[in-house]
Amino acid sequence: MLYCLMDGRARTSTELAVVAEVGPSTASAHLKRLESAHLVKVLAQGKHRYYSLQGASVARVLEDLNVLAGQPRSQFVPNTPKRLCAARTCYDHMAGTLGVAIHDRLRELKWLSGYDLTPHGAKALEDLGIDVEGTRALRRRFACPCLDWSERRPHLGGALGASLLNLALKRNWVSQDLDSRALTVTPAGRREMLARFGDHFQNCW
Amino acid sequence: MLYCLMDGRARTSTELAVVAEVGPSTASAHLKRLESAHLVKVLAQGKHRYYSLQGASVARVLEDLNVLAGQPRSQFVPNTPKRLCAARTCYDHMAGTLGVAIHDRLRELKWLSGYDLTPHGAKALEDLGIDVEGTRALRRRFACPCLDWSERRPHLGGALGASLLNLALKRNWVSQDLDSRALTVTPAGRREMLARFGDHFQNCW
DNA sequence: AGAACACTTCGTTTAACATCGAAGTGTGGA
DNA sequence: TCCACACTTCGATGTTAAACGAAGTGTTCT
Repeated sequence: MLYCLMDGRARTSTELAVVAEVGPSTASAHLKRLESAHLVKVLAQGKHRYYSLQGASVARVLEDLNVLAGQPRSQFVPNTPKRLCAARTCYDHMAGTLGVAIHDRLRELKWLSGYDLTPHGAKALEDLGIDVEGTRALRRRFACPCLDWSERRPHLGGALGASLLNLALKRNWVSQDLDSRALTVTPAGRREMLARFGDHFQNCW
Repeated sequence: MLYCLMDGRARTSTELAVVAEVGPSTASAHLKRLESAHLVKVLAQGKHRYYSLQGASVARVLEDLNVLAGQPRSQFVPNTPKRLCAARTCYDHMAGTLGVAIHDRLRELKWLSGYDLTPHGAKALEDLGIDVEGTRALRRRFACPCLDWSERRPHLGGALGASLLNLALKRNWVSQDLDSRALTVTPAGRREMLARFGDHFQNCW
């Protein structure tokens, strides 16, 4: 489990159970122990609990132990984190640098105030092709902050967040990876989002 | 056991059993495992087997683990090794830098050839106050090389080595520690040995 | 040759631990 | 309001491993 987390990505206990080839309850008990030993930290996020390594000192010990064991397969840290930190799905909406940037930009543009759309924002999103009234009619929270485990800041969740992801997928701004929660921003998506949301997005791809 | 060995000193399995508060057989089994995992190395020396850490990488992992455990009690390495490496007893004779220096100097002075005294050497030692004939009469090996675990080179063992230690103690050239095998070279010992054996001994105190 | 010593190996017991399934908690979505 | 889901806690079970004592090996001193 610990070596799996060496790539910097946070994982749920269920994912780590699969990795370790044990039952969910066994993984839970083990992770609890790792947490009390300050080897991992946990971030509660809705019904998911994301586990990640507790600091660089843990990673260094793991590296050193690996060397000691005669397994010089280093290059752990620079594994997959970059793509996942840049853009990924969180349930049914966008997270990562991209998700946080959208969240912040919507507020800067005064499209979003608190966690509801302004009349101006509603109009703008309708123009983009989002069925705002239909989204509002869904029996789920319309919009809410969702804490991002890589950015440590909120991105946009709820029904509106889901609609935005659907839009981005429909317009081919982003494409979903088959093997992970990573999102790839397409060239068209780069162009469109830069034009519509400004240059805050340079760091997202 | 491993943290005990962090001071750089080699220890026997019996000593490590006391440290770990387990029986000799338990310690032996454990050390065998540590050895097969390349965490410790062993140096057979007569009926003693000296265990020590296998290289600096092991020490580094132990240091890091210690930090991780929230025990910032570092300063392991610079604990006692200097005094013990300089001069100590090995069974009943002198070892360490001092022991090796004496061994080498006796050969340079042609007092010792192979592992027997030359007529010249026998006379010189008699003049120093050693009963060479009496030593030779003891039912034990007269002189032999004894591998030094800190110097990795032989020092002088056997009955002659024991007689030399007795002489050094009687003349108050060295004094024995009560709590370890360390030997302290006295000011008088420094003066006498420099005068008699030359300046090869500068590093011994 | 024999005794003392350091250490290891073997075989047995006992305690600990990992693991699992079932039940419980809390959150989100229909 | 109910269900689905992710996850945790609890209790029972089976396997593992640590520890010891007794016996064996090899070395040193008498």
